[in-house]
Amino acid sequence: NDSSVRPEVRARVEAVISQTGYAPNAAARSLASNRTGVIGLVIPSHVSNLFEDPYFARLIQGVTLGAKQISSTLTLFLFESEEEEREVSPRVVESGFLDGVIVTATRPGNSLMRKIAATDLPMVAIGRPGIDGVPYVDVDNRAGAFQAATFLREHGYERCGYIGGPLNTSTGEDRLAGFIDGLAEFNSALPNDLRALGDFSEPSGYDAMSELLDHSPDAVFAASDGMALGAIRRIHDAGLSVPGDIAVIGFDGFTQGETSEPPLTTLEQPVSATGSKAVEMLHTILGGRSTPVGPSVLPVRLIRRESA
Amino acid sequence: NDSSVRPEVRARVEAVISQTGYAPNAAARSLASNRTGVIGLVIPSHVSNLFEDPYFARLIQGVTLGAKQISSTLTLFLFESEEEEREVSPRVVESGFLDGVIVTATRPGNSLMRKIAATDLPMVAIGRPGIDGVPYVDVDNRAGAFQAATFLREHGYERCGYIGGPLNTSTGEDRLAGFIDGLAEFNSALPNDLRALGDFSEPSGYDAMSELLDHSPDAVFAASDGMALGAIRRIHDAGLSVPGDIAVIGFDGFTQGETSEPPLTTLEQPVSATGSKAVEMLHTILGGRSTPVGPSVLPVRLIRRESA
DNA sequence: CATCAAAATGGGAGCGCTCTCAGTAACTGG
DNA sequence: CCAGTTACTGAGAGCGCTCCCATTTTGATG
Repeated sequence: NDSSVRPEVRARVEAVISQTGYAPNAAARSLASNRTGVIGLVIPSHVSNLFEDPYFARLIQGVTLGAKQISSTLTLFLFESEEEEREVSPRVVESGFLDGVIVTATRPGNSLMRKIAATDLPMVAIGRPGIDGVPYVDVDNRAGAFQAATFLREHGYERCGYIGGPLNTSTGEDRLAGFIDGLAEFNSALPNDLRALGDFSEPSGYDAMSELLDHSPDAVFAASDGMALGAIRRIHDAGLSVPGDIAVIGFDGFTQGETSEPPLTTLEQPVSATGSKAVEMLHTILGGRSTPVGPSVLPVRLIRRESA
Repeated sequence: NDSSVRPEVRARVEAVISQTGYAPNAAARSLASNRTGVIGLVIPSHVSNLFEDPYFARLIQGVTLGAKQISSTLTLFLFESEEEEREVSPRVVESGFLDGVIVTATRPGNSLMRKIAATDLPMVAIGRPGIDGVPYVDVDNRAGAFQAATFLREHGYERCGYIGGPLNTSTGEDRLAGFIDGLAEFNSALPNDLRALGDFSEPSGYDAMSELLDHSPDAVFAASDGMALGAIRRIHDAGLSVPGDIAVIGFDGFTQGETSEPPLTTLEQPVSATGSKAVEMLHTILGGRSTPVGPSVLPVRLIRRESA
């Protein structure tokens, strides 16, 4: 260990280490030090069907990066059902196997998160947790959606539709709120019939667009790139063009949008940075220098391509 | 622990457990039992840029599923560079932190894998490892590619091109070999100018298709759905139609291919099952019932849609 | 009821570290 | 050259389990 020893002693020790291939035993070390160097990333069941979304890949990359910087390892908890959540969580949470945990993509007030928050396992949420005292990282969904609305109105689109995510997610809530606020700046509202909900996936965007199509929007803001792409497909299937007949803006900034037809105008969110930031916050908490850790909100950026 | 105790004693113990909320300490348990209940999933650096590919999401889901069944937890090692591989691996491998490890997407003979194989950490590879004695799970890339060739030839395509993955991957090798074999059945060969390489990603498929276009193929088999989609985009950009002018077959069976324009004919591989199977094999090895674990090759299925 | 085998139970001895503490060596200034 | 510091060093007590073994209890049998 890094206690103070004379250089020559240190050299001798290190020589033996490399000769014998000694590596400290992780279990013994944790037992004695009460630290495991392991952080958990929890992905709750209600999004497991969306796990193929590039969002999670990027998030994992970000978390991995962050974990590496604090020389921790990452363990993944991917739940397929609420039952699994109930089963696994106590076993893991109480076992002292984790130094801390990052919970993502939660519905505000989610029961799993609430349960973890009730223990003394350090936790950071990704997205507004809707529970007091739980530190979190989020992207500025509201400002992004606001920007989308502003962009559309400034470019003369009059009938702006909205394809949102589930309203019991903070992302769904905030993007809707921001979009409504943005329209309000231009003294316009979001009529109910220009508003449809999906689950962030491509097919759900396609379906949502079908609903909107009956009410002839001239622009649509989708709360995810996937849904935006689905909407575009639906618009094309209706024999209309993008952006000629209907403009489309997405939200995410994923690479698919670069090569789609037409390339997607979208709000780029720093997903990987979100993950790293969450680890960083967790690390601060673990450090325990009693500085209360507040929420951290990362900015979002409009990328203008051709779909709007 | 599950030693034999009288039912009444067990009941009394369990009552105390639930009253006090006792949960065994993972570190102490591992220290004493020499088992951690943790398995690692290693994703080497040379594919980290492809991590957004749905392949990895599905693989992780499969591994998670398998891990759950043997009540283990999954830790993820996602390397961004070979340097990281060198740095992290000894620390983790030797520390006894893992019961075993699954290494994926390897180049045959990959140094990281070779290093792990040299230790006594139980390991299972995903994809042919090219190292003797390392058990592995793979999908039948060869048979799949063979099928693609057969399908194309049987439907009258004469000039079949190939867009492959990197040749230093087992997947790249096997799909090429299978395709050549398939063509050979029809007494035709794969000319060099109808053969281009990508890295499995969409843009690389686009670029590869640019090369092939000069040599007027009437069909193309791409070794991934991503590259197939890229190829289709390139073909469209050239003002040609799919499958009218050029037929395209992919390999993967991902959902993007269902909603692409045109829907993609492809070879579906059981990715999630591959992951579960790998865990299962690892479990058998850990069980130590000296039954040598051989490789396991999972079947692939042609899904006929409209692109060919 | 005595005898024996089988089932149930309790009591340590580690597992391989970290952390504290006492003790010793080295260094400083007067 | 000596006291007063400060830097090093070694020893030992846990951390909270599992696993083995000795002992006690129970049940079956003659």
